[in-house]
Amino acid sequence: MKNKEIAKILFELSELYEMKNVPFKPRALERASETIDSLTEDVIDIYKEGGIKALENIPGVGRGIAERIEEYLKAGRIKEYENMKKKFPVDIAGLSSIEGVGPKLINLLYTRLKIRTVLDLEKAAEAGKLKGLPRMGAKLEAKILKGIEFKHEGGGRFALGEVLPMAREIKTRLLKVRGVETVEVAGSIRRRPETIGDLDFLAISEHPAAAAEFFARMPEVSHVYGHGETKVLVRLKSGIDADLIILPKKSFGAALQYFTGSKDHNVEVRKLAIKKGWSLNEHGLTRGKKMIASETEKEIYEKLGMDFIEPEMRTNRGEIEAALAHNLPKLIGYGDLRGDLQVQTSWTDGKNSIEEMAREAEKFGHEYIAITDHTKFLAMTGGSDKKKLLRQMAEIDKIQKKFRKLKILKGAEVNIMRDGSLDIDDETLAKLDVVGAAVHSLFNLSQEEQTARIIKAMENPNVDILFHPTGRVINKRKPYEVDMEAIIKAAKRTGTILEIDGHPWRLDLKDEHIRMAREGGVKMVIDTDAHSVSEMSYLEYGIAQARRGWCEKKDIINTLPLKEFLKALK
DNA sequence: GCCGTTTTCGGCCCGACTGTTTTCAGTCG
Repeated sequence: MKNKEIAKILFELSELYEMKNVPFKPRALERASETIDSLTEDVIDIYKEGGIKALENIPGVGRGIAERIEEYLKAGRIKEYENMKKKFPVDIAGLSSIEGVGPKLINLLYTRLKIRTVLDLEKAAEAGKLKGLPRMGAKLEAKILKGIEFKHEGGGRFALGEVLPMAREIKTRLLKVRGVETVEVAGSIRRRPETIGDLDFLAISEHPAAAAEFFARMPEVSHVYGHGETKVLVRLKSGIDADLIILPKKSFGAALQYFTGSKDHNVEVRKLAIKKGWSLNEHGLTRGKKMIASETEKEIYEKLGMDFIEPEMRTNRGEIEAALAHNLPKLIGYGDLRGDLQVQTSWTDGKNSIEEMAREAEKFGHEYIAITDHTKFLAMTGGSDKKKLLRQMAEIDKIQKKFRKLKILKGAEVNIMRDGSLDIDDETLAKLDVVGAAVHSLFNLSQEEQTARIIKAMENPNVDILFHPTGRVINKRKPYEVDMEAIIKAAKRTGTILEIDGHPWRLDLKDEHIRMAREGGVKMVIDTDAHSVSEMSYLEYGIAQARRGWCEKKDIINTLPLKEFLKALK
């Protein structure tokens, strides 16, 4: 799949033209880059099937960009890009991923200080060299250092959504190798945390050597650290490390338990074994030389007096006590949702039309989908004003006629202004089925002011849902200062639903806040924040997040049938 | 460079914030 490579080149081209103050062209390139990045179909296949004409059918791709893509697919490079990079050999994508660093600054940094990489930039900032540049002061220098630090804090960790599809793909291929009976992706990924450090594959096989050989020679491997009979350690080209461990069937459960963790959880479980005079390790639960349980995780937990603990709960935050007392919550299931409630379309910054999003929702078996495009404050997305919203409502009525089962709900993602008012009037909001409100500006207000502003919006009788309540973007932007306890109380008092945004870069609310909300008797929804059909699969990450927050089906109102769901809103 | 219910050329990219300045450039959503 070349999509990501092409998207990156188009993005860098866009930045290069931006540096030269070329008008309009950068935005066109950027837009094409985003579209190709989010495409589900492989650009190679599109080109093979329909040639350059088919490429031009991709939204945002016209003659010019289609020709560039063709050149890349045929020759493996784009001349224009190569030439520009020769004159400007800089890691543009890396540098611009730092908050506060854009094309103009990248240009300045290279021309004045020969800075090419994030590392160069870090050194220069630490040495205080940036301050001397035009329009640069101590504060900006500090901001850049903080931006780099925050990027590092991710510490080479990958977002769950980046890694899980790849892990599943490798699993599928491993399962086809001769002798392989079972494969599980263990390690932290099985607990579905927000970010992943590395991957652990466990396999049962009659021919361990064949599986090991296959794993070490996968095309995505960039380096083999170690390659033994039953254990292979590699680094993948994407930068993540991956292990394969091949086991006999009889100890698979014990290994799965051991490698799933978390460490804290396992320490507590092992203590329980020790208390009984037993011992637990990756090979099994034993009393002296006698094996008590090892083939399945369930047996191991049962022998220790516990109910089975779902992987998402294994963090040693009360789940062991609850399992011993047999009162673990019955977690919401991955198939329990009946609708998606935050979806953007081509009416604003989404990539697909209302009808396309609705068709995709149908494929997922949803009963309803809410169209929640941005409103006017977000001018760059083409956010709707009252008139545009009314037009969209009429359009939804028209499109609805094409769907028999799926209900398309009229909604919006309205902006919370500084004073807590909204950027769409109440009379118009009252006409919508679902109103989500969200903060998109003034991220650094004091906690007091930020919280007050949000609560004011929640008090609006038309606001059904508070979208992405903390505003964080994983590895990129910290949450804004907000008193979550106060928000939860306000949600309870005003009947406002809190969102669990399943977008892999947001996952907002966080697990601990979800637990707080649940304990506070506040209802939540899980949705995708999808900006394209391919992103509608993100529901899974939202559900994982809810499960890590101990949610049951009853805590999440979009598990309800349409009528009851609507009743649960304000 | 893209696009078309203002349609094949002429619009598109707005508004707010920050940090630097003394009127504004750069970045972000």
